[in-house]
Amino acid sequence: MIRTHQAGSLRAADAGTTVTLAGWVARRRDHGGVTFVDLRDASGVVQVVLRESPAAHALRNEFCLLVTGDVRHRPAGNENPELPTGEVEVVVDELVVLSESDTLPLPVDDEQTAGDEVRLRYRYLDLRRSGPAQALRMRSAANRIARSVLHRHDFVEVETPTLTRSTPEGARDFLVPARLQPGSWYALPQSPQLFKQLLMVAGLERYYQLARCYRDEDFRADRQPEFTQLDIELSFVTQDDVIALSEEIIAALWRELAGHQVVAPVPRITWHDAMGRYGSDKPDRRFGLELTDLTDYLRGTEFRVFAGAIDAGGYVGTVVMPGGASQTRKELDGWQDWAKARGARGLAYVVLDAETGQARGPVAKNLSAGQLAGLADAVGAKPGDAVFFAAATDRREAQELLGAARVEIAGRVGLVDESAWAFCWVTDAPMFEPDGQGGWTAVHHPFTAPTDEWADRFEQAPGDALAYAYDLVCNGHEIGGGSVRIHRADVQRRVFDVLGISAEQAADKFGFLLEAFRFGPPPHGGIAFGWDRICALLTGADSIREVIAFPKTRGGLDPLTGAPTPISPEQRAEAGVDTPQTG
RNA sequence: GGUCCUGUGGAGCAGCGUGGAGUGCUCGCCGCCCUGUCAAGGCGGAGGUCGCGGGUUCAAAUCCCGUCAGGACCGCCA
Repeated sequence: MIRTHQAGSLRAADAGTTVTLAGWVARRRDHGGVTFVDLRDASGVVQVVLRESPAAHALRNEFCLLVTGDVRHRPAGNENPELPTGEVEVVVDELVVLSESDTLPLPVDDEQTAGDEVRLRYRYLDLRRSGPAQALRMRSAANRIARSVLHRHDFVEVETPTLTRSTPEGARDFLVPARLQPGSWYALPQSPQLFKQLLMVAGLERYYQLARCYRDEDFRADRQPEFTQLDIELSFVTQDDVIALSEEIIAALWRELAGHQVVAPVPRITWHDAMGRYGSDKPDRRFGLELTDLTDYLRGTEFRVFAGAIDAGGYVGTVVMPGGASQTRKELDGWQDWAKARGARGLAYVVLDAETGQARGPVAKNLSAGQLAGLADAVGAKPGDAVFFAAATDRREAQELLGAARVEIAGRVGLVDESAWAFCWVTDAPMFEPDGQGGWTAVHHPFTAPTDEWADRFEQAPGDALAYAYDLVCNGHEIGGGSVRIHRADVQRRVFDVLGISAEQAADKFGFLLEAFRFGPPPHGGIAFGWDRICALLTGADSIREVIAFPKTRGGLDPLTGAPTPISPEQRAEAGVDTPQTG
């Protein structure tokens, strides 16, 4: 090393020693005869003092320096309690400018921040700031903690291919042309799902991987085209074994990185309860505000919007907005626009007068006196509250609208405790959901095992059948999901039948997995954690971009490298992109 | 694919509603001064295709249309 110490490590006890430091000019304060430079390296910042030094005046922000000098106590009264190194300073004897810096395109400054595009374009400068740098270090620590838990349990870390064939996740694949097989293409894996199941057949028993996954879909704040899962699979286990291991990992992460004790066991709620109480399969349980099912209460109503839904076997429910009666007409109308932006027809409401508790609003006059009289008690509302209604033939559609309203209300009313960590498992998810064309599609993936109660009869009522599938939810974010897998050929065959997948199609798409399952496959199950989101939660970041070293923009571009780029005609020909499909 | 927000010297913003000279703020940059600062300070200075294209108008950063880029949400994504 060309230095002897780390800048941020110097303390009063180091006074009197001669040190050599290397780092960047974070800030300079030039007083003419004396110049102070805050020298920053990865460990932090220390003040260095240059006296009567012509070279000092030429220093600029982010010059890279090598300095040698004596550590000494700062003069009495000049200590800086804001800095860990604030008791000392380094009086420079020798200054070497290792490299200079152009005028910076963005401020390398913890106090100021730039726009996303500039930050990503110059990500290497953005990462010199303590916040972004800290996020990457936190992620590294998270990786280490998870690995240490898993290795304690004898897990084997295995790398699986990234050039592979399409996996059954259902998203669009990223494709890579195969030069040696013109006209054929690799797919980048959407997850290592099939490989980890093959590793169970291989007898590894306990596998994990911090796996890069690729899905060619539109972005969100919590979505990137390439993202990372902590992928885990175990043989000879039940759902409870996977959950217990997961809780051990999560508890270790939150204990070490957030100073938070995750109370085990983490509460479990069934998928149907989650939908009924929270209108979401990833409920934010930092606040209450549960939904009320009013389908039976309102049965026989004359109000056609509700009666239509109820008579068709649908659902009418409510969510209460505490204090919502004080909203202006404009604000209440705003909820209609909010609902319409979500694809709903609207969001009916009743406000309860703050003084009298009397129900008012457009819907109120459509309900009977008796229904209005008991409404507040039925939904748990008080005078001064607003009650929002959603009605639909499709129960889930109405529940999801109310669930979204619930989250929106909590935000507006200030019910969310930002310092809370509310974990829960959502279990017993449905195996299938309608595919919109009269058939069924797998809610999880087609290898998810039915629960014991449904194992013999899931095809009799596919819409009601439940699976050994479980999602781990934290503060309304799904941070992990997994399932027990099917290991019996006959069960797998019956699932494919429900999904309308013929033997030929199955053989074509994942025949290699089915073939493997002919050779004594062990019962197995696993889970995959959304590693980017978990790291974002642990660092308090709003977007997973903050915990990815070189993220892409919403348009899938990397402003730093300029990727993706056009290819030359030569590359095009060589890659065989235009070779027609043969065979 | 849809809805919405944003785009103004190197960075972050204001200006736009109600059109009237590229107007303003903070930081940075350049020069000079300055020996105890720590977001140092003082004086002076440079730096602009108001994202791009078109339209309306005597006149457009400002109004209209289109387009590009960034972001949030819906669809989509197990």
